[in-house]
Amino acid sequence: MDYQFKAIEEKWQNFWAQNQTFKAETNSSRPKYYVLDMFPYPSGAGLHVGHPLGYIASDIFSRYKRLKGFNVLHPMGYDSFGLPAEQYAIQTGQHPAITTEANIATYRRQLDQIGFSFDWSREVRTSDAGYYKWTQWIFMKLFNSWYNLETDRAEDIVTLIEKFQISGNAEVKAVCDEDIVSFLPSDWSAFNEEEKQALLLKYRLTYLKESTVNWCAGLGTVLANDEVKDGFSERGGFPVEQKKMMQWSMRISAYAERLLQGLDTIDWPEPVKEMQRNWIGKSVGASVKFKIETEDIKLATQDYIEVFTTRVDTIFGVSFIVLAPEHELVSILTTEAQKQDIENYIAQTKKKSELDRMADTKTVSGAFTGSYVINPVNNEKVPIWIADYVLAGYGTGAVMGVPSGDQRDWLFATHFNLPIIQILDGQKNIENEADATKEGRYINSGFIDNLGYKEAVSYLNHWLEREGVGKAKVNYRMRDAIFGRQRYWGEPIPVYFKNGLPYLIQEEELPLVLPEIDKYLPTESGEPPLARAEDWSPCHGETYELSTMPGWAGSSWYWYRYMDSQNDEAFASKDAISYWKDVDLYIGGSEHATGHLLYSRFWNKFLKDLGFVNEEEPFKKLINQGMIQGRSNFVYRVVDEEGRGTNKLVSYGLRKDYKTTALHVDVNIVEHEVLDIEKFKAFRPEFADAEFILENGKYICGVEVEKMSKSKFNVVNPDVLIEGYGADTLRMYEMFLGPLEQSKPWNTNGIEGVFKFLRKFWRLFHNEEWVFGVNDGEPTKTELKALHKIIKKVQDDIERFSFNTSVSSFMIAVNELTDLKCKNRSVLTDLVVVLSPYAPHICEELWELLGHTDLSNTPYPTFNPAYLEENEFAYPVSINGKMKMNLNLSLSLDEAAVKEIVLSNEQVRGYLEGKEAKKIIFVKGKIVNIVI
RNA sequence: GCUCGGAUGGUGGAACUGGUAGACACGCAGGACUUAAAAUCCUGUGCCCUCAACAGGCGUGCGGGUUCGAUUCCCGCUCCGAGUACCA
Repeated sequence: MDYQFKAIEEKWQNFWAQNQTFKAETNSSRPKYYVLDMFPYPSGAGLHVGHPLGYIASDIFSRYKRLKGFNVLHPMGYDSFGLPAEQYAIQTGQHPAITTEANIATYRRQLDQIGFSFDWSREVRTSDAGYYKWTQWIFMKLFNSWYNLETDRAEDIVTLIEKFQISGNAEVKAVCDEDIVSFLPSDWSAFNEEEKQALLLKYRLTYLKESTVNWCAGLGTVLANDEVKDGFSERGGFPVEQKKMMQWSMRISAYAERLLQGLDTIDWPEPVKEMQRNWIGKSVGASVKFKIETEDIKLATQDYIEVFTTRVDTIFGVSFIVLAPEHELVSILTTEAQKQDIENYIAQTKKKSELDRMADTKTVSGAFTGSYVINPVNNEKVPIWIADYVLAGYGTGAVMGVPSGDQRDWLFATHFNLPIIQILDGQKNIENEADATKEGRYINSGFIDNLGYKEAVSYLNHWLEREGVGKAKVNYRMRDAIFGRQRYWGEPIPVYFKNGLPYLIQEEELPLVLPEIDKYLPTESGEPPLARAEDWSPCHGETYELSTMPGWAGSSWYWYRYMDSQNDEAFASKDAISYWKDVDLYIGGSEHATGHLLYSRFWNKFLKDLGFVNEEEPFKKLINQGMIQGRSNFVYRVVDEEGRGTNKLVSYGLRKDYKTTALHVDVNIVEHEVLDIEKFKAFRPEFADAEFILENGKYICGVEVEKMSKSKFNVVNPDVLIEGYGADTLRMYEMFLGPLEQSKPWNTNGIEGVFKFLRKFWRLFHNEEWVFGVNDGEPTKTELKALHKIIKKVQDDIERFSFNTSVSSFMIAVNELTDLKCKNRSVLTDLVVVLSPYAPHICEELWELLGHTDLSNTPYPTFNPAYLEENEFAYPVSINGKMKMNLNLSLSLDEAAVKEIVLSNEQVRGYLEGKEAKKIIFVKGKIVNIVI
């Protein structure tokens, strides 16, 4: 029979499902290998052709590893909490669980028909109570933990309480809130329960804090920094503003250094590591306290301004101090005379949106408070200004202005006529711009005069510390992550409030199930949707936390759940965790670089600190598959003088002769840029009797690369391709498109080539009448050579994730064997195994026809280099590096022999034109190059 | 602005450690089969000169360098894409 892909694919998909072929057993004697895909959010649109790209690659890899004798864990699930289902619920009133369930069914159908080797028995869904029970459980562990800087790990909160009881908090080195007041052990025991709880909250790894958040009114919720892009929400594109709110936060900053260091131990793409490094934003410098001059100002909390600087060596060049307009000391520091100025400036800043403030980096602005500080190193009086180029959220919200060494400070000083003090003899041209050099010796710099950069920094750090006015300090840009959303469709936070303080519910009460509500909107009083739930209260009239967890909660640990997804005693058994350990290969999009991948590393490190898991890093190797962009097609509608559309459409090549507007046309009715006019008329009935101006009898469409989306009519659905060509063709074609990690526009042109290849492969096993038949007997040398070439090539390619090149090589192998009229059983049997990770259905069918079973666990053929050995090689002979001719020579010849043969060769002599060869380069098996 | 990618025929791409640039596929052109079309098969296909062949010249974004030899290494630049953005 001809290649009947539809019947074959259905048959083997059913077979795999019934036999649970890909069910992974924990504790096998075979070595483990864990291949993970970033699990999808099941959107209503279903999969388009870009989504499976990474899944296909990981599936090929998994199937290959299985053939290579590994016990492979390759699971799939759904990140099923999320905004779209809830937005849909708001519009239609349909419960998001129902929408989600329906969407998952679509995803599952689409995934199944591509023939993935997922172990579906381990499927997880983050919105299942059986799953989010453990998300909530991890939250409780975080609540009950603090970060001990002495042991450099998270510990149970009881060890902190012990320290408080023994020695108060003076000796405690912890990552905690900044507004900690020190207390003695006696104070601690005197505190009442609520005072104790309020204090502990400042140390917990998840904590409530009044903080400035990204409030998105359009979505009715706060967003994490990584969910905001250029001042707009990543989902939906609504404007985002800064707002103060009481919010749950995760103390990820405690792990900043470990998150940074860990990057050096994992095999990830450099850009992703770089993004994480930037996000963490480590800077090494010093904090310095500048004492405030307190003549006519009453100071409430402190008498100094603390700044952070990475150039403490420039401290003698300070000619002003700048505070962020939001800095808490601004109102106190402002003198009566300057009050109007400062208030105007703050009002003006507030009017500017975050976006304007970021966009406008050229204009210098600021205002003088009227107050001064004393520079600790030289007792100079320095004016205090405010300016919006200083950010409240970074460092201390205050900087020291050194105009000679920092361009922004230079601009500020020039604009406001403040002194510019040279501090290094190496600084040049500081009348015109700042010079940030570290070269040379210090001048005008008191006790560090004549020192070099390194000595100066170390001297100053010691000096500041000794004087009690500063110290060396490392600062991180990364802020703690906001962990609450004022939305319905997420994990309830397992917390209730008593007298305004948060308490955990009992572990036995988990999961805290999402209650039913009547509408998915905030209440009239502006409370989150959960406030609508009736009778939803733990006891005695207390109320549960009403916000839910953010989208990244469920995905920050899901790879552990796959290890033991049915366990209801633990998120995964000790046994399963110590067997599967970590993810060996993780494939997904780079858009998760600073969100999911950072949070996951954070939770993983936390779980390790508490002894629940074993590895410091969860994902050993990461690969980013490139984005598949859409490739839009256009028709060109002729417009009249007034710009109105006419009923004429002109082909791409002729459009210059007319005034036209481009209209998107469904890419599914265009083939090789030629429009199917009949289908077009059905697609756009208003053009049913339009006039088509053709070129060479065809209507040619224009092309542009854009995002793949419904509105651009450029979505290609894998279902359509599977219908026409089958899953094996789709799998191979997606790989054939180009390197996995490269972004590229989808283009269905060319899929025929892969389909033809599979037919040709099928034909190798069949005669002219499509009757299956192979020959027994010894394979020939050339057959073995073709076979072993592909055995080696595919194994090399897969190990370095170069899937596109293997597809070409398969084509070459099949072309060669076809030319050889190879029907040899042993050669073809091995070939089936080698191809099976890429095209599993057709290979299973042929495997069965060859009389075998259990292809998925057959050993990968062993490569034998002996079959590739050549005794002759067609040496390229070049003259001065330019290739002229090939010369067939035995590979056993040594350099001297080859030179002699080459020089005496008639044709070579012709090229030499009688000239003397100055030098002959000979690389065995590679090249002969004659220099004249 | 800074950081990281990338640029090879009409198209997707290959060339893995400096050694025959353009594999493989699409498209296109021509041919076979057919009443015809589809399917299939065969041949050609980087550009220029040439009727064609032979031979030759040019050719991996641009300019230079290292080397017997550079798509590959180094320096400078252009363009495209991604990330980030007053981070003190």
